[in-house]
Amino acid sequence: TNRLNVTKIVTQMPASTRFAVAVHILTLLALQDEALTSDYIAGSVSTNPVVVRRILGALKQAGLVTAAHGPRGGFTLAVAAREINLRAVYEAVEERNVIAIHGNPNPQCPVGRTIENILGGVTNRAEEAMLRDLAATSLAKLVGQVQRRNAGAC
Amino acid sequence: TNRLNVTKIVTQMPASTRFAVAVHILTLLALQDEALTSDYIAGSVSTNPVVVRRILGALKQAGLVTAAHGPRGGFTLAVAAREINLRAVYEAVEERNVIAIHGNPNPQCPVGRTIENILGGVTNRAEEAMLRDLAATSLAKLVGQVQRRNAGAC
DNA sequence: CTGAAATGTAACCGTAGTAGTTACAACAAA
DNA sequence: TTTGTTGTAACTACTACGGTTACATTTCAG
Repeated sequence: TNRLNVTKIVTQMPASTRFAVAVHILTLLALQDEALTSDYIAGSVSTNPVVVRRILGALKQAGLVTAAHGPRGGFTLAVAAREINLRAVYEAVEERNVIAIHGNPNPQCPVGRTIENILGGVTNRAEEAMLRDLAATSLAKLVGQVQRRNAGAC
Repeated sequence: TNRLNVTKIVTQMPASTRFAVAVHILTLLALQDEALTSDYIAGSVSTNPVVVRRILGALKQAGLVTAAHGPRGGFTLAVAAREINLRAVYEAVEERNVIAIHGNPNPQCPVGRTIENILGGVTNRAEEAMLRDLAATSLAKLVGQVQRRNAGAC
C-alpha cells in the first residue's frame, strides 16, 4: 500500500488531541476524491492506524464520514466540506466538559451547598461560547487555508 | 480550630477541578471578613488543606489573595470581589490549553505540514471566546447568587 | 524567647484518561 | 477464494490530577 514514511518520536499527555487529529483527517479527506485508508491517513498524522479508525468511528457515528470495507475501501466525507463546521467535529470526538466542576462540597456550608449549581451555569455558558466560535469555521475554510499554503497533493 | 465536619467519598479524574475549587474558595473569602485558614476552607470544599494551599498559592501569585502565617493567620482577598473576574481566576490556576494540538504530523504531507499552525489559530480563537465569556462574570456576582440562595454564614 | 498555629513545599501514592500497539473477527471487492 | 480493509477488544506506558504525609518556615501571643 501507499503508506507515507513516518518518523517516530513523542510522548505527551493527557489532554485529548482527538479534535486536532479529527480535523487533520477530515482535511485530508476533503482534499482527496478517492477513499483513504486508515493506514494511509496514519502516515500523514504520524500515528497508529487504530487510533485513526477510532476517531473515524466517532466521525462516522456523527454522520460526517462513511466507511467501506475490503479492497479499494477506506473513508470518505459523507457531507460537503462546506457543510461541516468545527463544532460538529469537536462534539463528535470529545466527550468531557472543558471546565470541570469539583464533586462533594460540604452541604452544611452555604457556599458548598450552592456553588456547584451556580458554577455549572457559568461553565456551561463559557463552553457554549467556545463552541459557538468553533461553529463559525467550516472545514472548507480550513481546506482553503491549507491549499493557500501549499501546492500539490499528499 | 473550627474545622467543618467532612464526609469523605469520591474519586474521579483527570480534568482539573482547580478552577471550580478556586472559585469556591474565593467565594468563601468574599463572604468572610476575617482571614480563613486552609484547614477551614478544606472543610467547605471537602478536600485536603494542602490542595487548598496549592490553589491559594496560585491565586496569591496572581495577586488575588494575601496569606498570613502564624496564629490568627490565613487567607484574605487582596482585591474587592467586584474587581475579580472569572477569567483572572481561570488563568491563575489552569495551565494547559483547553484544546490540544497533536504533535509531529508528517511534514512530507501538505496537510501535515500546515495543519498545526492553522489549527493553532482556530483553537486560540475558540479558547479566547471562552475566556471572554468568563471575564464577563465577577466574583461579586457569584457571591450575590450564593447569598440569594441562602441566609446565614458558613 | 518560647511555644503554638499557621503557611509553603517537597515527595510520594492511587486513579483514570490518552495514545500506541497487537491481535483478530467481520466483511467486501476482484 | 483470496486479499485488503474496517471494526473492536485487550493490554501497555505515560502523565496529570487530587490526596496525603511530613516538615521547614514564619508569625503571633504570652
